[in-house]
Amino acid sequence: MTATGKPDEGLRNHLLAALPQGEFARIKSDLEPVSLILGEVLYESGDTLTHVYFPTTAIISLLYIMESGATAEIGIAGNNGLVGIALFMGGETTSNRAVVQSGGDAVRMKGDAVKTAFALGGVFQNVLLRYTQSLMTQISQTAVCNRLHSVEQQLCRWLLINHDQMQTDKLVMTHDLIANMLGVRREGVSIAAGHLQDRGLIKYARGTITMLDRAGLEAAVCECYQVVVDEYDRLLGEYVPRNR
Amino acid sequence: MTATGKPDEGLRNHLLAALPQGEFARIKSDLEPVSLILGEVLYESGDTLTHVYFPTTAIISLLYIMESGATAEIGIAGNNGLVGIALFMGGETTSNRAVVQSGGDAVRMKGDAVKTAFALGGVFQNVLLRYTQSLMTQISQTAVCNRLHSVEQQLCRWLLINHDQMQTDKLVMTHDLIANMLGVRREGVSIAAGHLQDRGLIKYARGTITMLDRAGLEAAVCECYQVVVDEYDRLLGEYVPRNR
DNA sequence: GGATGTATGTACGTTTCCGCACGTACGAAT
DNA sequence: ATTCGTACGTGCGGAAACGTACATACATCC
Repeated sequence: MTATGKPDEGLRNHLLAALPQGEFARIKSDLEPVSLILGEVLYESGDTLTHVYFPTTAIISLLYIMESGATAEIGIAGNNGLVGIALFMGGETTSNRAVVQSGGDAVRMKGDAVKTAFALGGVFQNVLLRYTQSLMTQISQTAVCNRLHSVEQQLCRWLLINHDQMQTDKLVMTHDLIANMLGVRREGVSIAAGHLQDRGLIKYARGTITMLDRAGLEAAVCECYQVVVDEYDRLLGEYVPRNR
Repeated sequence: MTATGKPDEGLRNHLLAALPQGEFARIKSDLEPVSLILGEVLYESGDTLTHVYFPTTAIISLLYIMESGATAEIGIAGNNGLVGIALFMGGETTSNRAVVQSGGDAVRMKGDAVKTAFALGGVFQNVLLRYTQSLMTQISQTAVCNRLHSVEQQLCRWLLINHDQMQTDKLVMTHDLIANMLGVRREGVSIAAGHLQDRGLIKYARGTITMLDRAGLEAAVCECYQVVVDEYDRLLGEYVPRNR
């Protein structure tokens, strides 16, 4: 992670952009722009958190790691989210690993500053809590989707959720990594991705996946995707631009 | 639901009991004891919440309902929890169904009163937020467990989590209802329960399940159970009595 | 240009769970 | 006592995904 100098970089994060001028001005000096590189671990399960991260172009994945070493993604945060909920929820530490899934920029804010600003109430507190609730929906939906839907449907959901955070249609990601996120075998991802490619929805080659037909993906996905998007819009739509 | 007259009934809920005297005195008049009967729906997905419920002897299940009608439990709240997080998180409505899984008592608190007390900060806000975080762990673990573990392990987990909220070893619950909670077939539950019975861990007959060997169940369960218990204790252990 | 590492394709047997169907057995009500 | 509803047992075929193993193909580095 390296510091970047851009001022107001934070405004590219939808949650920060939602703050009234006065509130943003109050915390502005606490925001530190950083660049995050692919694969970087922001914090490990059990770590005491030092910062809350507001991604701007980066995408962060929240992974759960089993004792066996198996992993499963429970949530994802891009420019419409944040990472480090435990800081203002009171737990200080987390039981997840936060890993950079797509390199890019973010701004971060020291834990003490977050707690101070949170305690003032206002829109800042409101937005953080609403985002937390939307994350709970995302996690719940992951639980349900894991139980009831096929790998192919889940792959669609995962691709769409990621695409929503991306500025491009090209995703740098191997089948193996996706398998770790979804908690399935690499082969299962390859087969499912092959089907989607046969149908012309995506195209992929050696570590990059290109979205070709977003509408087609939306038609192939299970209900879980839309539920999460709608709930985010319901909770935060008055503050942030709606998802595509 | 019927009103019950007991004063201080609320103190039998661990979260309320955690409040300092002053804070409890402030909200005491807002607490309304109620009796909840098995199967009662406290709120449906999409409903605007009117109250937060603090169970004392009742157990509430948070169910997710798919478009297909399939259900899956994402969380459970007994005397160490509460139901109605969306009220203080800002969402007002929820995407779950809250249904009474084990009849008993609770106290409830009007939404406005909850919001007022929450806005004051203090231990009340802290406890509610920490509980929310522990619920997120519970939901995450459910997601992971759904993905990676067998029905039998999940049944063990479900039985232990419930047992922790119960005052007795006898659980009134059919295999069919458990199947709805776990999001699996009834037959799958019957077979798994049969195995546990063969091993002398439980005994069941026509709608009641008796825990015979709790230590044995703990030995048979996957890691997911203990993770949830430990995280609850870590987050709230300074406030409430530890789980057994 | 050859070697090496990584990404993806393919295949096979096995396990787990599903959907469906039907049988059995308990318990309460008439 | 019979009936009937509900709870649980069991069996069968099939789908999905798993574990494992190995083949192929691109990409980069000497």
